[in-house]
Amino acid sequence: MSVKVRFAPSPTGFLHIGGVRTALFNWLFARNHGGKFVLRIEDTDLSRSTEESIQEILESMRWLGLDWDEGPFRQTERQEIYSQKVEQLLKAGKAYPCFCTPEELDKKRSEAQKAGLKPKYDGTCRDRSDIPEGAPSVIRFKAPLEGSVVVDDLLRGKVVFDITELDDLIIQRTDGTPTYNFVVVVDDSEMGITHVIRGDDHLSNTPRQCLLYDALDFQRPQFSHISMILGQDKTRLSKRHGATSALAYRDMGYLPDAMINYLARLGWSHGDQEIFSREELIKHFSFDSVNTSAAIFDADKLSWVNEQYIQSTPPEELAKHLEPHLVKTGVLQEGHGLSPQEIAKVVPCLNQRAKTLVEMAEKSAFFFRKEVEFDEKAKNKFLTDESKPLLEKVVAGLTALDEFSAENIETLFKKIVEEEGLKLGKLAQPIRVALTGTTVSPGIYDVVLLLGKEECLKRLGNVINS
RNA sequence: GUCCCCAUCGUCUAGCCUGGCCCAGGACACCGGCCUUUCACGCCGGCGACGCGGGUUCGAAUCCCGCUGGGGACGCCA
Repeated sequence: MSVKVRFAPSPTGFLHIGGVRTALFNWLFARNHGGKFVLRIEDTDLSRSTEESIQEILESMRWLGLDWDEGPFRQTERQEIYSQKVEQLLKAGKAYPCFCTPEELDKKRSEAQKAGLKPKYDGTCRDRSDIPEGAPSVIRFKAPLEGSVVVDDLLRGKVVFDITELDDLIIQRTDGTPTYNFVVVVDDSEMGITHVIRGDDHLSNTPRQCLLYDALDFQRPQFSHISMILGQDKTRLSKRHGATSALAYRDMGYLPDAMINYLARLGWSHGDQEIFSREELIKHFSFDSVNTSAAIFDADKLSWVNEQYIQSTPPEELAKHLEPHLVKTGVLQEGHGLSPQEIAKVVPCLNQRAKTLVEMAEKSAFFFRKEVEFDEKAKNKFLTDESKPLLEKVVAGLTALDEFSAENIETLFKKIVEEEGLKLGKLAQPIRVALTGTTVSPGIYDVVLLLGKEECLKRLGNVINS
Protein backbone atom coordinates (compact mmCIF):
# COMPACT_ATOMS: atom_id res chain seq x y z
CA MET A 1 0.00 0.00 0.00
CA SER A 2 1.41 3.37 -0.88
CA VAL A 3 2.01 5.95 1.78
CA LYS A 4 -0.16 9.01 2.22
CA VAL A 5 0.42 11.58 4.93
CA ARG A 6 -0.88 15.01 5.72
CA PHE A 7 0.06 18.23 7.41
CA ALA A 8 -2.97 19.81 9.03
CA PRO A 9 -2.30 23.22 10.55
CA SER A 10 -5.02 25.38 12.02
CA PRO A 11 -5.02 28.86 10.53
CA THR A 12 -5.13 30.76 13.78
CA GLY A 13 -1.79 32.46 13.39
CA PHE A 14 1.45 32.23 11.49
CA LEU A 15 3.15 28.91 10.78
CA HIS A 16 5.65 28.41 13.55
CA ILE A 17 8.87 26.44 13.75
CA GLY A 18 7.29 23.48 15.48
CA GLY A 19 4.64 23.24 12.79
CA VAL A 20 7.29 23.41 10.13
CA ARG A 21 9.11 20.46 11.62
CA THR A 22 5.92 18.43 11.75
CA ALA A 23 5.27 19.33 8.13
CA LEU A 24 8.86 18.46 7.27
CA PHE A 25 8.79 15.02 8.87
CA ASN A 26 5.56 14.26 7.02
CA TRP A 27 7.02 15.55 3.79
CA LEU A 28 10.26 13.62 4.18
CA PHE A 29 8.40 10.45 5.01
CA ALA A 30 6.17 10.83 1.97
CA ARG A 31 9.05 11.63 -0.36
CA ASN A 32 11.16 8.83 1.04
CA HIS A 33 8.39 6.36 0.31
CA GLY A 34 7.32 7.88 -2.95
CA GLY A 35 3.97 8.59 -1.34
CA LYS A 36 1.59 11.53 -1.22
CA PHE A 37 1.75 14.60 0.97
CA VAL A 38 -1.59 16.30 1.63
CA LEU A 39 -2.11 19.79 2.97
CA ARG A 40 -5.26 20.29 4.95
CA ILE A 41 -6.37 23.45 6.69
CA GLU A 42 -8.12 22.73 9.98
CA ASP A 43 -10.36 25.74 10.12
CA THR A 44 -13.37 24.42 11.99
CA ASP A 45 -12.91 27.06 14.65
CA LEU A 46 -14.69 29.81 12.77
CA SER A 47 -13.98 32.45 15.36
CA ARG A 48 -10.22 32.05 15.34
CA SER A 49 -9.42 31.05 11.77
CA THR A 50 -8.39 33.78 9.37
CA GLU A 51 -7.81 33.94 5.65
CA GLU A 52 -4.67 35.92 6.27
CA SER A 53 -3.31 33.09 8.32
CA ILE A 54 -4.05 30.56 5.60
CA GLN A 55 -2.14 32.66 3.11
CA GLU A 56 0.81 32.97 5.44
CA ILE A 57 0.90 29.22 5.98
CA LEU A 58 0.92 28.62 2.23
CA GLU A 59 3.61 31.21 1.72
CA SER A 60 5.74 29.61 4.41
CA MET A 61 5.37 26.17 2.89
CA ARG A 62 6.32 27.48 -0.52
CA TRP A 63 9.30 29.35 0.82
CA LEU A 64 10.54 26.20 2.51
CA GLY A 65 9.96 24.14 -0.59
CA LEU A 66 7.56 21.77 1.15
CA ASP A 67 5.39 21.06 -1.85
CA TRP A 68 2.14 19.19 -1.40
CA ASP A 69 0.44 16.77 -3.74
CA GLU A 70 -3.16 17.36 -2.73
CA GLY A 71 -5.02 20.28 -1.23
CA PRO A 72 -5.00 22.62 0.40
CA PHE A 73 -8.31 21.26 1.60
CA ARG A 74 -10.35 23.33 3.95
CA GLN A 75 -12.57 21.70 6.47
CA THR A 76 -15.11 24.47 6.26
CA GLU A 77 -15.76 23.26 2.73
CA ARG A 78 -16.44 19.73 3.87
CA GLN A 79 -19.26 20.37 6.31
CA GLU A 80 -21.61 17.98 4.52
CA ILE A 81 -19.35 15.03 5.11
CA TYR A 82 -19.10 15.74 8.81
CA SER A 83 -22.82 16.29 9.28
CA GLN A 84 -23.50 13.03 7.57
CA LYS A 85 -21.08 11.17 9.82
CA VAL A 86 -22.55 12.74 12.93
CA GLU A 87 -25.96 11.63 11.73
CA GLN A 88 -24.64 8.14 11.22
CA LEU A 89 -23.40 7.95 14.80
CA LEU A 90 -26.64 9.38 16.12
CA LYS A 91 -28.66 6.76 14.25
CA ALA A 92 -26.42 4.02 15.52
CA GLY A 93 -26.92 5.20 19.08
CA LYS A 94 -23.22 6.05 19.32
CA ALA A 95 -23.81 9.73 19.86
CA TYR A 96 -26.35 11.84 21.68
CA PRO A 97 -27.41 15.44 22.08
CA CYS A 98 -26.23 17.20 25.19
CA PHE A 99 -28.03 20.21 26.59
CA CYS A 100 -25.61 21.17 29.29
CA THR A 101 -24.54 24.78 28.98
CA PRO A 102 -20.92 25.87 28.81
CA GLU A 103 -21.39 27.56 32.17
CA GLU A 104 -22.60 24.39 33.81
CA LEU A 105 -19.71 22.46 32.33
CA ASP A 106 -17.16 25.00 33.44
CA LYS A 107 -18.50 24.81 36.94
CA LYS A 108 -18.37 21.04 37.04
CA ARG A 109 -14.89 21.08 35.62
CA SER A 110 -13.46 23.39 38.19
CA GLU A 111 -15.21 21.51 40.99
CA ALA A 112 -13.73 18.24 39.83
CA GLN A 113 -10.32 19.79 39.56
CA LYS A 114 -10.63 21.20 43.06
CA ALA A 115 -11.56 17.78 44.37
CA GLY A 116 -8.39 16.41 42.79
CA LEU A 117 -10.21 14.44 40.14
CA LYS A 118 -9.63 14.34 36.44
CA PRO A 119 -12.07 16.83 34.98
CA LYS A 120 -14.35 14.96 32.62
CA TYR A 121 -17.93 15.10 31.46
CA ASP A 122 -20.20 13.47 34.01
CA GLY A 123 -22.64 11.99 31.50
CA THR A 124 -25.68 14.01 32.53
CA CYS A 125 -27.26 13.85 29.08
CA ARG A 126 -25.95 10.46 28.09
CA ASP A 127 -29.12 8.57 28.88
CA ARG A 128 -31.48 11.49 28.99
CA SER A 129 -34.86 10.70 27.47
CA ASP A 130 -36.55 14.08 27.73
CA ILE A 131 -35.64 16.45 24.95
CA PRO A 132 -35.92 20.07 26.05
CA GLU A 133 -37.88 21.81 23.28
CA GLY A 134 -35.86 24.35 21.39
CA ALA A 135 -32.88 24.19 23.74
CA PRO A 136 -29.56 24.40 21.95
CA SER A 137 -27.51 21.23 22.03
CA VAL A 138 -24.17 19.88 21.10
CA ILE A 139 -23.62 16.30 19.98
CA ARG A 140 -21.48 14.06 22.12
CA PHE A 141 -19.84 10.81 21.23
CA LYS A 142 -21.12 7.96 23.38
CA ALA A 143 -17.84 6.39 24.34
CA PRO A 144 -17.51 2.92 25.84
CA LEU A 145 -17.45 3.00 29.65
CA GLU A 146 -14.73 0.51 30.34
CA GLY A 147 -11.84 -1.36 28.90
CA SER A 148 -8.71 0.05 27.45
CA VAL A 149 -7.49 1.51 24.21
CA VAL A 150 -4.15 0.52 22.85
CA VAL A 151 -2.59 3.10 20.61
CA ASP A 152 0.07 1.53 18.46
CA ASP A 153 2.63 4.20 17.82
CA LEU A 154 5.38 3.72 15.30
CA LEU A 155 7.86 5.54 17.53
CA ARG A 156 6.70 4.67 21.01
CA GLY A 157 5.26 1.24 20.66
CA LYS A 158 1.98 0.33 22.29
CA VAL A 159 0.60 2.99 24.58
CA VAL A 160 -2.27 1.87 26.77
CA PHE A 161 -5.02 4.16 28.00
CA ASP A 162 -7.77 3.21 30.38
CA ILE A 163 -11.15 4.15 28.97
CA THR A 164 -12.26 5.47 32.35
CA GLU A 165 -9.77 8.27 31.78
CA LEU A 166 -11.75 9.36 28.76
CA ASP A 167 -15.16 10.96 28.52
CA ASP A 168 -17.90 11.64 26.01
CA LEU A 169 -16.34 14.27 23.86
CA ILE A 170 -18.26 16.84 21.91
CA ILE A 171 -18.14 16.11 18.21
CA GLN A 172 -20.51 18.82 17.02
CA ARG A 173 -20.96 22.29 18.41
CA THR A 174 -24.22 24.11 19.05
CA ASP A 175 -23.81 25.88 15.74
CA GLY A 176 -23.56 22.58 13.90
CA THR A 177 -19.86 22.72 13.14
CA PRO A 178 -17.76 19.68 14.01
CA THR A 179 -14.88 19.72 16.49
CA TYR A 180 -11.25 18.78 16.04
CA ASN A 181 -11.13 15.24 17.35
CA PHE A 182 -14.02 14.30 15.13
CA VAL A 183 -13.00 15.97 11.88
CA VAL A 184 -9.48 14.74 12.14
CA VAL A 185 -10.75 11.18 12.22
CA VAL A 186 -13.26 11.63 9.45
CA ASP A 187 -10.81 13.46 7.20
CA ASP A 188 -7.84 11.22 7.77
CA SER A 189 -10.02 8.27 6.95
CA GLU A 190 -11.85 9.84 4.01
CA MET A 191 -8.59 11.06 2.54
CA GLY A 192 -6.95 7.69 2.88
CA ILE A 193 -4.21 8.86 5.18
CA THR A 194 -2.02 5.88 6.02
CA HIS A 195 0.31 7.52 8.56
CA VAL A 196 -0.62 10.23 10.99
CA ILE A 197 2.59 12.02 11.89
CA ARG A 198 2.08 14.83 14.38
CA GLY A 199 3.39 16.38 17.56
CA ASP A 200 3.25 14.33 20.72
CA ASP A 201 0.94 16.89 22.27
CA HIS A 202 -1.66 14.92 20.33
CA LEU A 203 -0.78 11.59 21.86
CA SER A 204 -3.35 11.91 24.61
CA ASN A 205 -6.04 12.75 22.07
CA THR A 206 -5.30 9.61 20.18
CA PRO A 207 -7.25 7.10 22.29
CA ARG A 208 -10.39 9.19 21.84
CA GLN A 209 -9.78 9.25 18.14
CA CYS A 210 -9.20 5.52 18.10
CA LEU A 211 -12.60 5.01 19.68
CA LEU A 212 -14.09 7.19 16.99
CA TYR A 213 -12.36 5.20 14.27
CA ASP A 214 -13.89 2.09 15.75
CA ALA A 215 -17.38 3.59 16.09
CA LEU A 216 -17.29 4.80 12.51
CA ASP A 217 -15.97 1.47 11.25
CA PHE A 218 -12.87 3.11 9.95
CA GLN A 219 -9.52 1.43 9.88
CA ARG A 220 -7.02 3.17 12.14
CA PRO A 221 -3.98 4.69 10.47
CA GLN A 222 -0.44 4.16 11.70
CA PHE A 223 0.37 6.82 14.28
CA SER A 224 3.74 8.47 14.83
CA HIS A 225 3.97 11.05 17.54
CA ILE A 226 7.13 13.04 17.19
CA SER A 227 8.52 15.02 20.07
CA MET A 228 7.96 18.71 20.42
CA ILE A 229 10.37 21.60 20.16
CA LEU A 230 10.96 23.52 23.35
CA GLY A 231 12.43 26.95 24.02
CA GLN A 232 15.67 27.62 25.91
CA ASP A 233 13.77 27.39 29.19
CA LYS A 234 12.49 23.94 28.28
CA THR A 235 8.91 25.01 27.94
CA ARG A 236 6.83 24.75 24.83
CA LEU A 237 8.14 27.05 22.13
CA SER A 238 6.16 30.27 21.95
CA LYS A 239 6.46 33.94 21.14
CA ARG A 240 8.18 34.45 24.45
CA HIS A 241 11.18 32.66 23.02
CA GLY A 242 11.72 35.21 20.28
CA ALA A 243 11.10 34.62 16.62
CA THR A 244 9.05 31.49 16.08
CA SER A 245 7.36 32.11 12.76
CA ALA A 246 8.86 30.53 9.69
CA LEU A 247 8.69 33.72 7.67
CA ALA A 248 10.45 35.67 10.40
CA TYR A 249 13.49 33.54 9.65
CA ARG A 250 13.20 34.26 5.97
CA ASP A 251 13.13 37.96 6.81
CA MET A 252 16.14 37.64 9.08
CA GLY A 253 18.13 36.26 6.19
CA TYR A 254 18.03 32.52 6.64
CA LEU A 255 18.05 30.21 3.65
CA PRO A 256 15.13 27.81 3.38
CA ASP A 257 17.48 24.88 2.91
CA ALA A 258 19.34 25.81 6.07
CA MET A 259 16.10 25.97 8.00
CA ILE A 260 15.06 22.59 6.67
CA ASN A 261 18.44 21.06 7.41
CA TYR A 262 18.48 22.39 10.95
CA LEU A 263 14.93 21.31 11.72
CA ALA A 264 15.48 17.87 10.24
CA ARG A 265 18.41 17.34 12.59
CA LEU A 266 16.26 18.23 15.54
CA GLY A 267 15.13 14.78 16.55
CA TRP A 268 16.47 12.95 13.56
CA SER A 269 20.02 11.94 12.73
CA HIS A 270 22.08 9.96 10.31
CA GLY A 271 25.29 9.06 12.06
CA ASP A 272 27.47 12.09 12.62
CA GLN A 273 26.42 13.95 9.50
CA GLU A 274 25.23 17.51 10.02
CA ILE A 275 24.75 18.95 6.55
CA PHE A 276 22.34 17.26 4.17
CA SER A 277 21.07 18.16 0.75
CA ARG A 278 17.34 17.71 0.21
CA GLU A 279 18.07 14.56 -1.72
CA GLU A 280 20.11 13.13 1.12
CA LEU A 281 17.43 14.06 3.61
CA ILE A 282 14.81 12.28 1.56
CA LYS A 283 17.02 9.31 0.93
CA HIS A 284 18.03 8.74 4.53
CA PHE A 285 14.91 9.79 6.42
CA SER A 286 13.44 7.05 8.54
CA PHE A 287 11.54 6.82 11.79
CA ASP A 288 14.14 4.30 12.88
CA SER A 289 16.46 7.21 13.49
CA VAL A 290 13.97 9.64 14.94
CA ASN A 291 14.38 10.52 18.60
CA THR A 292 11.44 10.52 20.97
CA SER A 293 12.68 13.08 23.45
CA ALA A 294 11.86 16.74 23.20
CA ALA A 295 14.47 19.01 21.62
CA ILE A 296 15.38 22.55 22.47
CA PHE A 297 15.49 25.07 19.66
CA ASP A 298 19.03 26.39 19.40
CA ALA A 299 19.34 29.58 17.39
CA ASP A 300 23.14 29.35 17.45
CA LYS A 301 23.18 26.01 15.73
CA LEU A 302 20.67 27.21 13.16
CA SER A 303 22.91 30.18 12.52
CA TRP A 304 25.87 27.90 11.95
CA VAL A 305 23.91 25.75 9.52
CA ASN A 306 22.83 28.87 7.69
CA GLU A 307 26.46 29.94 7.46
CA GLN A 308 27.35 26.59 5.92
CA TYR A 309 24.67 27.02 3.30
CA ILE A 310 25.67 30.58 2.54
CA GLN A 311 29.20 29.34 1.92
CA SER A 312 28.22 26.49 -0.31
CA THR A 313 25.25 27.74 -2.30
CA PRO A 314 26.25 28.61 -5.88
CA PRO A 315 26.57 32.42 -6.22
CA GLU A 316 23.82 32.91 -8.75
CA GLU A 317 21.38 30.91 -6.73
CA LEU A 318 22.32 32.69 -3.57
CA ALA A 319 21.90 35.98 -5.40
CA LYS A 320 18.23 35.23 -5.90
CA HIS A 321 17.74 34.90 -2.17
CA LEU A 322 19.94 37.89 -1.48
CA GLU A 323 18.14 40.30 -3.78
CA PRO A 324 15.08 40.96 -1.60
CA HIS A 325 17.37 41.76 1.30
CA LEU A 326 19.40 44.17 -0.78
CA VAL A 327 16.21 46.04 -1.49
CA LYS A 328 14.92 45.84 2.04
CA THR A 329 18.14 47.11 3.57
CA GLY A 330 18.13 49.93 1.05
CA VAL A 331 21.36 48.88 -0.60
CA LEU A 332 19.52 48.61 -3.89
CA GLN A 333 16.44 50.51 -5.00
CA GLU A 334 13.32 48.67 -5.99
CA GLY A 335 13.43 48.16 -9.74
CA HIS A 336 17.22 48.30 -9.79
CA GLY A 337 17.24 46.12 -12.89
CA LEU A 338 20.25 44.05 -11.87
CA SER A 339 20.28 40.43 -12.94
CA PRO A 340 21.13 37.56 -10.59
CA GLN A 341 24.42 37.21 -12.45
CA GLU A 342 25.31 40.79 -11.64
CA ILE A 343 24.30 40.48 -8.03
CA ALA A 344 26.20 37.21 -7.78
CA LYS A 345 29.48 39.05 -8.33
CA VAL A 346 29.67 40.05 -4.68
CA VAL A 347 28.93 36.61 -3.36
CA PRO A 348 32.36 34.94 -3.61
CA CYS A 349 34.07 37.57 -1.51
CA LEU A 350 31.32 37.79 1.09
CA ASN A 351 30.04 34.27 1.56
CA GLN A 352 32.74 33.51 4.13
CA ARG A 353 31.87 36.58 6.10
CA ALA A 354 28.13 36.55 6.60
CA LYS A 355 25.95 34.43 8.82
CA THR A 356 22.74 35.73 7.30
CA LEU A 357 21.63 37.25 4.03
CA VAL A 358 20.79 40.46 5.83
CA GLU A 359 24.38 40.67 6.98
CA MET A 360 25.57 39.92 3.47
CA ALA A 361 23.34 42.61 2.03
CA GLU A 362 24.68 45.16 4.46
CA LYS A 363 28.27 44.20 3.76
CA SER A 364 27.80 44.44 0.03
CA ALA A 365 26.75 48.07 0.17
CA PHE A 366 30.22 49.23 -0.82
CA PHE A 367 29.84 47.48 -4.14
CA PHE A 368 26.28 48.41 -5.04
CA ARG A 369 26.09 51.99 -3.78
CA LYS A 370 27.29 54.61 -6.21
CA GLU A 371 28.66 56.88 -3.50
CA VAL A 372 31.04 55.71 -0.81
CA GLU A 373 29.66 56.33 2.64
CA PHE A 374 32.52 57.08 4.95
CA ASP A 375 32.73 56.02 8.51
CA GLU A 376 34.04 59.18 10.19
CA LYS A 377 36.38 57.40 12.56
CA ALA A 378 37.88 55.31 9.80
CA LYS A 379 38.28 58.34 7.61
CA ASN A 380 40.05 60.37 10.27
CA LYS A 381 42.34 57.56 11.19
CA PHE A 382 43.38 56.32 7.78
CA LEU A 383 42.74 58.99 5.18
CA THR A 384 45.39 61.34 6.45
CA ASP A 385 47.82 63.58 4.62
CA GLU A 386 50.50 60.97 5.14
CA SER A 387 48.45 58.33 3.41
CA LYS A 388 47.71 60.38 0.32
CA PRO A 389 51.05 59.74 -1.36
CA LEU A 390 50.36 56.08 -0.86
CA LEU A 391 47.02 56.35 -2.52
CA GLU A 392 48.61 58.23 -5.37
CA LYS A 393 51.12 55.47 -5.83
CA VAL A 394 48.35 52.95 -6.02
CA VAL A 395 46.49 55.09 -8.52
CA ALA A 396 49.56 55.28 -10.67
CA GLY A 397 50.22 51.58 -10.37
CA LEU A 398 46.65 50.60 -11.09
CA THR A 399 46.46 52.93 -14.07
CA ALA A 400 49.53 51.28 -15.54
CA LEU A 401 48.14 47.76 -15.18
CA ASP A 402 47.36 46.16 -18.51
CA GLU A 403 45.67 43.17 -17.06
CA PHE A 404 43.48 43.84 -14.05
CA SER A 405 43.90 40.53 -12.25
CA ALA A 406 44.13 39.53 -8.62
CA GLU A 407 47.70 38.45 -9.16
CA ASN A 408 48.80 41.71 -10.69
CA ILE A 409 47.06 43.73 -8.03
CA GLU A 410 48.77 41.77 -5.32
CA THR A 411 52.15 42.19 -6.99
CA LEU A 412 51.58 45.90 -7.23
CA PHE A 413 50.67 46.23 -3.56
CA LYS A 414 53.63 44.16 -2.46
CA LYS A 415 55.93 46.28 -4.58
CA ILE A 416 54.69 49.52 -3.07
CA VAL A 417 54.97 48.12 0.42
CA GLU A 418 58.52 47.09 -0.23
CA GLU A 419 59.51 50.43 -1.71
CA GLU A 420 58.03 52.29 1.21
CA GLY A 421 59.30 49.87 3.81
CA LEU A 422 55.83 49.41 5.25
CA LYS A 423 53.77 46.58 6.56
CA LEU A 424 50.98 45.61 4.23
CA GLY A 425 48.40 46.79 6.70
CA LYS A 426 49.68 50.32 6.47
CA LEU A 427 48.79 50.34 2.83
CA ALA A 428 45.77 48.11 2.83
CA GLN A 429 43.76 49.96 5.45
CA PRO A 430 43.83 53.43 3.81
CA ILE A 431 42.98 51.84 0.49
CA ARG A 432 40.19 49.86 2.09
CA VAL A 433 38.72 52.96 3.66
CA ALA A 434 39.05 54.93 0.45
CA LEU A 435 37.31 52.24 -1.55
CA THR A 436 34.68 51.04 0.90
CA GLY A 437 34.36 53.77 3.47
CA THR A 438 35.08 51.40 6.36
CA THR A 439 37.90 49.46 7.97
CA VAL A 440 36.10 46.17 7.57
CA SER A 441 35.64 44.57 4.19
CA PRO A 442 36.56 41.51 2.16
CA GLY A 443 40.19 40.98 1.24
CA ILE A 444 41.61 44.13 -0.26
CA TYR A 445 42.62 42.50 -3.55
CA ASP A 446 39.12 41.10 -3.86
CA VAL A 447 37.65 44.52 -3.30
CA VAL A 448 39.88 46.14 -5.89
CA LEU A 449 39.18 43.43 -8.40
CA LEU A 450 35.46 43.47 -7.77
CA LEU A 451 35.14 47.21 -8.08
CA GLY A 452 37.15 47.24 -11.28
CA LYS A 453 39.83 49.55 -12.49
CA GLU A 454 37.64 52.47 -13.40
CA GLU A 455 35.67 52.50 -10.17
CA CYS A 456 38.79 52.12 -8.04
CA LEU A 457 40.52 55.00 -9.76
CA LYS A 458 37.41 57.10 -9.35
CA ARG A 459 37.06 56.40 -5.64
CA LEU A 460 40.76 56.84 -4.94
CA GLY A 461 40.75 60.03 -6.95
CA ASN A 462 37.84 61.38 -4.92
CA VAL A 463 39.73 60.86 -1.71
CA ILE A 464 42.97 62.33 -3.01
CA ASN A 465 41.23 65.43 -4.26
CA SER A 466 39.13 65.99 -1.17
C1' G B 1 -4.51 16.67 40.94
C1' U B 2 -5.20 12.48 37.25
C1' C B 3 -3.42 10.17 32.86
C1' C B 4 0.34 9.87 29.00
C1' C B 5 5.28 10.71 26.99
C1' C B 6 10.44 11.59 27.80
C1' A B 7 15.55 11.32 30.38
C1' U B 8 23.80 10.75 27.23
C1' C B 9 28.28 17.15 27.51
C1' G B 10 25.03 24.08 28.33
C1' U B 11 22.47 22.63 23.30
C1' C B 12 21.60 19.01 18.94
C1' U B 13 22.97 14.06 18.89
C1' A B 14 25.92 8.77 18.01
C1' G B 15 25.87 4.48 20.96
C1' C B 16 20.64 1.60 23.62
C1' C B 17 16.48 -2.68 20.14
C1' U B 18 20.81 -7.29 19.10
C1' G B 19 24.83 -5.96 27.09
C1' G B 20 31.63 -6.22 26.60
C1' C B 21 34.65 -2.71 20.65
C1' C B 22 32.44 3.37 25.31
C1' C B 23 37.07 5.32 31.82
C1' A B 24 31.21 7.28 25.95
C1' G B 25 32.15 9.51 19.58
C1' G B 26 30.61 13.87 16.44
C1' A B 27 28.47 18.89 15.90
C1' C B 28 26.98 23.94 17.88
C1' A B 29 28.37 27.25 21.70
C1' C B 30 32.44 28.53 24.94
C1' C B 31 37.95 28.95 26.06
C1' G B 32 43.16 28.87 24.18
C1' G B 33 46.55 28.77 19.96
C1' C B 34 47.81 29.02 14.65
C1' C B 35 46.87 31.52 9.93
C1' U B 36 46.37 36.85 8.59
C1' U B 37 46.07 43.39 5.05
C1' U B 38 40.84 44.60 8.46
C1' C B 39 36.68 41.47 9.64
C1' A B 40 35.74 36.80 8.92
C1' C B 41 36.62 31.71 7.02
C1' G B 42 39.80 27.80 8.06
C1' C B 43 43.05 24.64 11.02
C1' C B 44 44.83 22.66 15.84
C1' G B 45 43.94 21.96 21.02
C1' G B 46 40.87 22.36 25.57
C1' C B 47 36.46 22.33 28.72
C1' G B 48 32.29 19.27 29.09
C1' A B 49 27.40 14.13 29.80
C1' C B 50 25.37 8.31 30.61
C1' G B 51 19.69 12.22 36.61
C1' C B 52 19.48 9.06 41.38
C1' G B 53 18.75 4.31 43.82
C1' G B 54 18.01 -0.71 43.53
C1' G B 55 18.21 -5.18 40.85
C1' U B 56 19.65 -8.96 36.56
C1' U B 57 24.65 -10.32 34.76
C1' C B 58 31.33 -12.44 34.86
C1' G B 59 30.17 -7.54 32.71
C1' A B 60 25.07 -2.17 32.00
C1' A B 61 24.91 4.21 28.99
C1' U B 62 22.69 -0.23 27.01
C1' C B 63 17.82 -5.01 30.13
C1' C B 64 14.05 -4.69 34.63
C1' C B 65 11.84 -1.94 38.90
C1' G B 66 11.37 2.40 41.88
C1' C B 67 12.34 7.53 42.60
C1' U B 68 13.35 12.26 40.90
C1' G B 69 13.18 15.73 37.13
C1' G B 70 11.14 17.75 32.56
C1' G B 71 7.23 17.99 28.96
C1' G B 72 2.23 17.19 27.29
C1' A B 73 -3.08 16.27 27.77
C1' C B 74 -7.42 16.85 30.61
C1' G B 75 -12.11 23.14 26.02
C1' C B 76 -18.73 23.93 22.27
C1' C B 77 -9.10 25.26 20.62
C1' A B 78 -6.45 22.52 17.29
